[in-house]
Amino acid sequence: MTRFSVPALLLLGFLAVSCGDENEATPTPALPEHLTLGNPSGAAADPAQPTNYLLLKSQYALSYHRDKGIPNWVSWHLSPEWLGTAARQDDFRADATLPAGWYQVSTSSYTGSGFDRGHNCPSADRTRTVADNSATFLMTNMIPQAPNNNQRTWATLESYCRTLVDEGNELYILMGNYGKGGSGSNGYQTTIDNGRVTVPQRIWKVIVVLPQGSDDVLRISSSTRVIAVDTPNDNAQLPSWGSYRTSVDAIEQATGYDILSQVAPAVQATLEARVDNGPTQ
DNA sequence: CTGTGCCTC
DNA sequence: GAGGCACAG
Repeated sequence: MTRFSVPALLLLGFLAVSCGDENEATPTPALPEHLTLGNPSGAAADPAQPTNYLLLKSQYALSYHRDKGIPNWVSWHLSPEWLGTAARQDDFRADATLPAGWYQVSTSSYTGSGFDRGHNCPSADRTRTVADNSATFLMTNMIPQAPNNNQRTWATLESYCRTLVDEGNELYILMGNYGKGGSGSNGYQTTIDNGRVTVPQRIWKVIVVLPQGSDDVLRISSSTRVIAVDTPNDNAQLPSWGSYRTSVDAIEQATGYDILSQVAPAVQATLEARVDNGPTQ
């Protein structure tokens, strides 16, 4: 499975803006906060890897696919510290931090397409400061998402995540997509913006639920709740998110990624084979 | 940037 | 009704 080198890890550690300082004596370099579970595709901040380009922001981390115009996956930590009172900024805009010469998807790239500018890291997960909320509106955090999938199925799952935080948990969340072609409000399309933005076929999420304060990934055990969901990018009236639960193994098989790679192998095997059957609200 | 609409809870 | 997701002009 994909792994990244120790020098790369060190580099990532130094680049991480919001990464809390650990003990300097820690033998293994700490991953950035939002990559605590690992780097599923071995993304690197190297313009020579345009289809798996690592973008580290203080609010979230992602692997960007230049030729699809969307992220492969986005990863972030959701804890009470990230939740505050900042208003939704709604300032959708191009991400100017992409390497020079790359096409920058803009808010108008989606206009009239029949697909929502669907957040990966949700606006409502980043309300600590105005800057944090605004960062979620960068177009590198968006995928063309069928409105009913985004505003119903997905919104409900996102809301449930924040409920889990309100109940005393903190979460590590990974959201991604695969395949090509979905049905928005204008019907089936494989791309929008003159082919510069790919419409994904499936949208998935993996959520690791930990009691607050146990943010050491080593404390993930075989009894840790892991919620894995895989939904079609379809505008039909979908059932609630609970009926789309699947295993991490199934998502790995569909994507080729190595998810939860920072978790101890034996624990990883147990957690990844399980399908969550816990509460859904 | 403002106004509007739909959905879930 | 409040909060969350958007859209159009």
